[in-house]
Amino acid sequence: MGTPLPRDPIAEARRNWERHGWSDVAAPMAAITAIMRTQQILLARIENVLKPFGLTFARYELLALLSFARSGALPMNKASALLQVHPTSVTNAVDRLEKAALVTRSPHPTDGRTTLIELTAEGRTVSKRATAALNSEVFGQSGFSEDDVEELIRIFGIFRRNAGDFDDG
Amino acid sequence: MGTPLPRDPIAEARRNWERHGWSDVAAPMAAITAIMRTQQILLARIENVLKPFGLTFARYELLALLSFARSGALPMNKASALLQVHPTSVTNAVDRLEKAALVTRSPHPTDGRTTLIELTAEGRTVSKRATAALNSEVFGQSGFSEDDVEELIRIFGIFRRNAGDFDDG
DNA sequence: TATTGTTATACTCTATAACTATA
DNA sequence: TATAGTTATAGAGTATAACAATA
Repeated sequence: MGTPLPRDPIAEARRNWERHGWSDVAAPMAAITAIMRTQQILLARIENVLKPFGLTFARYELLALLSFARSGALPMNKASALLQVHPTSVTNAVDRLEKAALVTRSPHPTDGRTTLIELTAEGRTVSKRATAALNSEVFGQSGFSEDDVEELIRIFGIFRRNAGDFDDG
Repeated sequence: MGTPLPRDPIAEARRNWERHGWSDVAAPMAAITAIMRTQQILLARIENVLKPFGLTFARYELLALLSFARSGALPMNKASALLQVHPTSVTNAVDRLEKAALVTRSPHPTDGRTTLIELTAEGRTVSKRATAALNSEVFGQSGFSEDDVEELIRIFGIFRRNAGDFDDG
């Protein structure tokens, strides 16, 4: 968004916090602000790569999830739980993916309440291509060193478990 | 969003990537996915704390930025640059903050093109209270160890500089 | 009675393009 | 001609509540 700033704005915010009597929380404030900004940068890169495929990140995640299911199909509520998003978000994403003919809805064989989402052939192809693009253009040049990548996985693994995302250790 | 999963879904995604021939980028993929998820959790906590103040995170950030300006006022484009958001996003945020009587717009004394955003007395009060609430309820219990906080600041500092956010080192 | 999913509605933030006014 | 800001418009994700169908 425009030209680089002469100073790191988050480092400055940290100094502001310290200067105003919030020294005890200035560091975590800076860390959390940095997470927000980093996420924004990464999301922009990801969406940029996905745009040619007609996908957003939310829809890509659903597609990728389906592509790893043995049968290529998942119940709506399973997808909602695994992606950790609201059921209405899944409904929304499936609506759009279905319009794009990348997934189809089908009734569950035994439970009449649940709807299965299934990858179409084209959906599987698009998923593979989008994954290849993301891997080479984003994940393959993340800008994090190998050691730092493992640090991030460790730190956020602890955080997410403490936040109640999952149970195992 | 529902009950904890029995397994870490990001660790599982990493294994899926490795199993499908993407071993070389499985780790950064997992790290980036963890960043996305962590940001989501933190943003939800922040918005939850800010809701009683009638603020969103975007509006809070603008308020906090103004509260640290010596004069309590900033040009729109300066705010846009420092917050690293689109000018229309600033217009939008200022519109709402102005309706809430937390900021006012005033003409720049010498440059007729630019608009100054200024904190009202109430805006300053709300900013202080919201900051206190965030500090005690979010930043003060971030769930990251002190060492990990410094690690995050370091890692994301490098990342953001490489991404072109700022110039200094 | 509880669960699954959809619909309607509403509210974010974000971005592009077109436009006005000023430098 | 370039910059600052607004407006209109559009699209995204997310969430709550009400509802239908099924278990």
